[in-house]
This record gives sequence, C-alpha cells and structure tokens, in this order.
Amino acid sequence: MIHGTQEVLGLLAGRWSVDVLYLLASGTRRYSQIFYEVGEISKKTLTQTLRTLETKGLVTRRVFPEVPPRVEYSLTTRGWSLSSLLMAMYEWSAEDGSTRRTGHLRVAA
Amino acid sequence: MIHGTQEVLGLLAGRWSVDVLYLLASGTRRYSQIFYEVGEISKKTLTQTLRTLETKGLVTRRVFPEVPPRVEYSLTTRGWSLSSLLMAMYEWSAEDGSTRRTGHLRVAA
DNA sequence: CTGTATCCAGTAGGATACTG
DNA sequence: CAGTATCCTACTGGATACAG
Repeated sequence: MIHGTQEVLGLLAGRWSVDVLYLLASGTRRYSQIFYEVGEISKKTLTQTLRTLETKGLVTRRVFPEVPPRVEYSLTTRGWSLSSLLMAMYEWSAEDGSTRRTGHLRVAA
Repeated sequence: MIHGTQEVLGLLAGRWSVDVLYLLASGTRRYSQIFYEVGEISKKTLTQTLRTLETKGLVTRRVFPEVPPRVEYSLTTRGWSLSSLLMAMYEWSAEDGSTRRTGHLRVAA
C-alpha cells in the first residue's frame, strides 16, 4: 500500500505538476499559454515538468510542423483519471477546513 | 482547487511522511520502533518528520517522564482522516495498474 | 532510549542568454 | 514560438558523533 501511494505522489511530484494538470484539465493548451497562465514558472522548469508528465503518461505532446512552431499539450486518459484523485484531495482539504473550524461536518440545511 | 490539493500534498511532503503515517495507522509506536520498522531512515530525519507531522496536526507525541525516556507517537483524528485519502491513492494506483495492462477495469467474476 | 549538532552531497528549480 | 545551455542558490536528507 505504501508503494502504490508513493507511486501516486510520484506522479504529482515537482512544484508545478498539479498546476499544469489542473490547467490542462480545463482544456488543451499551447506551450506559451501554459507558460503565462500558470504564473511564476521558468521556461526551463515548465519544459521539464511537461516532459516528465508526458513520460509518466499523464500528458500528450502534439507538435505541429509549422513556422513558427506550435505545440499543444493535453491530458491523456490516465491524466483525466488522475485528476479525479486531485479533486478528492481538494474535497478532503475543504472538508478538513470546515471540520477543524466547527469540530464536526457542516451538513446542508 | 489547486490550493486545497497542494495543501494535502504539503501534508504528505517529505520522503518519509507516508511511511510513518501508514505505520502509525497500524497502531501507536515508540520512537525506536518507528526507527527500526520504517527502514533506512536516519534519526535526524525521523525526528524531523515526526515533528513536522505533529505541527501539521496529524500525529500526537506523548512523552513519559521515565528513565530511560519513552516517547509514543500516534495518529490524531486528522491523521486518521487523511489516511483514508492515502488509501484512495493506493486504490487508484491498483486500478490504474490493471487498467493499463488490460485496457479496461477488471471486474470480479 | 530519544534525541541534537555538525558537516556534506544531491537535486529541484530560478535567471539569463541563446537557437531553430 | 518553443524550447536549450549554463550557471547558481536553497533545501532535503544522509553520516557521524555527542548528550540528557
């Protein structure tokens, strides 16, 4: 179990993986779009992050042989699958937040 | 959503956090027990990991004023709550493994 | 037994400049 | 536009020795 869990965390390793994954979960993006939308990242790190995510089978890289070059990134099926886990983490943190404030779960009225 | 997700990943940051969490999920342990059961960790890093988990509210540290000293670590409620998320990650990785081999989910006969 | 103190190496990631 | 190349800093964690 430890191993499987670490495997998931390994997929999400790196400062920017989650940001990129969330961004691509809202649609295919070109390199420069990601670069600007994701925020403070350097090009070196962005390229590195994208390549790593590609190697892990989470992201697809599609090159269009044009001038100037165009490269589009999108989630693979596996990437989409993993994004549901990202949502689960977000939901846990939200629930954790209200639980820690109120001492119990807030139930809809 | 990114923020909440990163918060969860922050709780699990560090090479040994998940190992310690899983270990404590199987019961309270003394310092030296964790040290030996977790494997290759150094004492410095173990102490650091435990203190960090304590600060994050995932682990409780209980000191018994004896000679020689005894210190017991266990999960807090929040730690238990988070461990269900660890299980979700494990289950995703297991499902991911069979899906990637077979191309579809394996269903019980 | 349960740590601290000190030193050190490996790695992630930023800054900047350059390329096809 | 979509990267590479180079240099550099900060942080994580291991090794070892020492302490209460």
